[in-house]
Formats: sequence, C-alpha cells, structure tokens
Amino acid sequence: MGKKVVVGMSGGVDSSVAAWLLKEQGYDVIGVTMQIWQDGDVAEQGGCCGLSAVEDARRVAETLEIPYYVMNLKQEFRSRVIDYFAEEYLQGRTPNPCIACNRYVKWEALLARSLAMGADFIATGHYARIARLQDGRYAVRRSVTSRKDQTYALYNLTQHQLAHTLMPVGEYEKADIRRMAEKAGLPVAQKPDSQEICFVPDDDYAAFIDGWAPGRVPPPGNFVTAQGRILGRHKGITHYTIGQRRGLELAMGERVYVTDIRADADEVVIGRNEELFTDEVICREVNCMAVADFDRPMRALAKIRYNHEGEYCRIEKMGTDCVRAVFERPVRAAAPGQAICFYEGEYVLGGGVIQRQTHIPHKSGIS
RNA sequence: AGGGCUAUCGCCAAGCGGUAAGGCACAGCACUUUGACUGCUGCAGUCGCUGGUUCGAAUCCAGCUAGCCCUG
Repeated sequence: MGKKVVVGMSGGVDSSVAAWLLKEQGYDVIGVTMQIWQDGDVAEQGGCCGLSAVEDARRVAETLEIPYYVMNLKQEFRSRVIDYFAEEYLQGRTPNPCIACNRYVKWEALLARSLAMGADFIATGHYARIARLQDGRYAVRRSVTSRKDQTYALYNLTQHQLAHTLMPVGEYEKADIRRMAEKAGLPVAQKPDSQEICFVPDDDYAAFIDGWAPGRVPPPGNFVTAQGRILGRHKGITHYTIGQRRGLELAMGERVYVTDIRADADEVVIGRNEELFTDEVICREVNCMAVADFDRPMRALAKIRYNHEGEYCRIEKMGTDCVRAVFERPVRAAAPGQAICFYEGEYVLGGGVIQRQTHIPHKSGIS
C-alpha cells in the first residue's frame, strides 16, 4: 500500500479529480468531507466548502471505491471562520474568511485529525502546487492554470502543514480536470464552479452579521467627506468596505467611493476614486513561506486581493510579524483586514493581513 | 401683500417651435472559490397646473400654484 492521504472532498469537480488522481498515483486514498456549517438552510453549491456536498462527495467516493467519511468541524469553523468574519466587520474591517478557513480549519483541524488516523498527507482540489525548495523549505507555487490560481488564499499555511499536503490539481489546466472527471466517470464532471462565501449564500453580509451578533451591530451614522462635511446617513459600518461605490445611495453627480471607515465614530468617509490609491501598506500577522524571514528588504510582486493582477513592491521588515510594502505603482483600495500575498516568480514568499494603508495626499477630494 | 427669477426622471441638468441629451442614484445581468472594483442592459409616452397661438410647443402667450430673491 502506498502512502495514506486524506482528500478533503467538497463534492465539486476539482476535489473529486484530486482524489482520482491520487488513487491513480498509487496513494491509499480516503475521502473526507468537512461538515462545517448547518446544512439544509444553505442551498447547494456553497463555496469551496460545499455543504450539500456530502451527497455528491459520497457518490464520487463510491465511484472511486475509496473509504469515505464526514468529519464534523462545525466548532472549529464557527470559531475560527465565522466569529472572526463577524468580529472583523463589526470593527469596520474587511476579512477574508477563505484564508482563515484554509489555515485553521482545513490545514489545522483536518490535518491534525488526518494525521491522528494514520495519514501521511491531506490533499485538496486547490489550483496550486506545493514545492520543496533548495534549502528545504516548502512553498506554495502557482498553478499551471494561471487563470484559476488559488495560491493567494494559501499564503498562510505553515511549513509543517505544507510538508503534509498534496495538491494534484495544480498541475493541470481546468479543462483537463473536467476531461479527467468525465473519463473517470465522476458524477460531478459537469457541476458548475462554486463561488461566494459558503456561509452567506445570499451574499448579504450585513444581514448575516445582524443575525450573528444581534445587539452588537454598529448603528447608522454619517457619510462624511475627508474634510468632515456630512453628506448623508449610512446604514451602519458593517454595510461598507473601502473602495465600495454601489449601494451608497449618494447622488453626488459623480461616482464616489468609500475611502475610509471610522469605526470609533461610526463614520464612513466618502471621496473620489483617485483618493483610494496608496503606495504603502503595513501588514501584520506575517507568515513566511518561501523565505524564512523578511529581515532583509526585497522586491516582490504583491497581490492585495484575490483577483488582483499584482503590483511590485519593496518589502521592509518593521518588527515581529510586521512588514511594510512600498509599491512601485500605487494600488487601489487596500482594505484593512484583507490579505496581502507576496510572490517571487511562481512562488509565494509569504503574506500578511493589511493593517492600514497610508493614503497618498490628494488635493482633489470632494469638499 | 410692490418688483424680479425659477419650475424637465429619486438628485443634478441639457433643451430656446419640429416631435425629451447626459451625469449621479437605483435595478438586473456578466465577471469572481473573500470584500470591492469594472463592464453590459434597463430606467421621463412626458416636461408644476389650466387654457390659448401654431400643421406642430418642454420650448411662444395668459392665468393659476409653488419656491427663491429684492423692495417695503
């Protein structure tokens, strides 16, 4: 028997093919679906962590003739993902729950349990590759399908986690994955790609938080200009994020955006698009991946959101787990709470959580 | 209760006799395994009201109503 690997199966095509590929490669494969959220109320096709997932995943496991289990990780998911998500919004920040889910649920809880049951690795259907570098360190490497690359959401994994991870899907093009699913006779070959946050299926974050933290939701407040002029009332800071335009209901005659959120005053600052650019971002909770440390300044490509083409910057260490990124060209709407991921070529150097951005002084703000 | 000005989509605003621009807001869709951004589509059968002139009026005339300004 080969090495034992637990494959996190969401019921989608990617993780299903991941299981198939590993079995083909001779691994002793065990399929597992993480139960992370109340089922039922949430319709099918919930994000990467699907819920109605169980049914599809089980059928795939049967087709592949591999053992299949459902692991209850609701507790972990609730505390490390949902609570975190809600707390961040309550403070006027903009979290990325998928990254927290990866680090703490998939690669902490799931990995621990898998190792406990004798597995050597855990695997997922992410579009990314795991690489062992010259110096022995592990790093996530961009997927062959650059279009679907998911390395950004994986920057926070530890060396230990990476050492026990397999991501077979990252070696292929999306079209190949579908083709293999067909060839293998997997029942989910035609299943559409998922999206959105799995626990907020209707995409209404503010409403979700209202229900999750009743009584603690920030009250309505004022929309103000950077100079302090009141423009109108807003629904409460949890309804906004930096860079947002839609839903402000402010007919200013020109497009205006949220440029800052002052949680302490319940104020949402409004300004022009040009005011959203910054060339310096400070981030904390830095995780080092391809490099052991950021103690010496280095140039890297940085992504400040999942769908960001990336911009070059100079990384300077500011303290423990804290670095500053000085961009060669200003980046737009770097929101506190969002992740910044650094790359050197195809490898992830590391990343962190955006703490604050230093706005570039701009005299053309709305008055 | 003297004089002047203004009344066009939720907001701003073109139009100046020939059969209602545009911007913002809003809605839907697309894009997207985070938030955003972005793109596309839609959005006044009618121009404060009532009459009149004209082949034809939001555009000209009269009256009315409302708001603003100035003078008492």
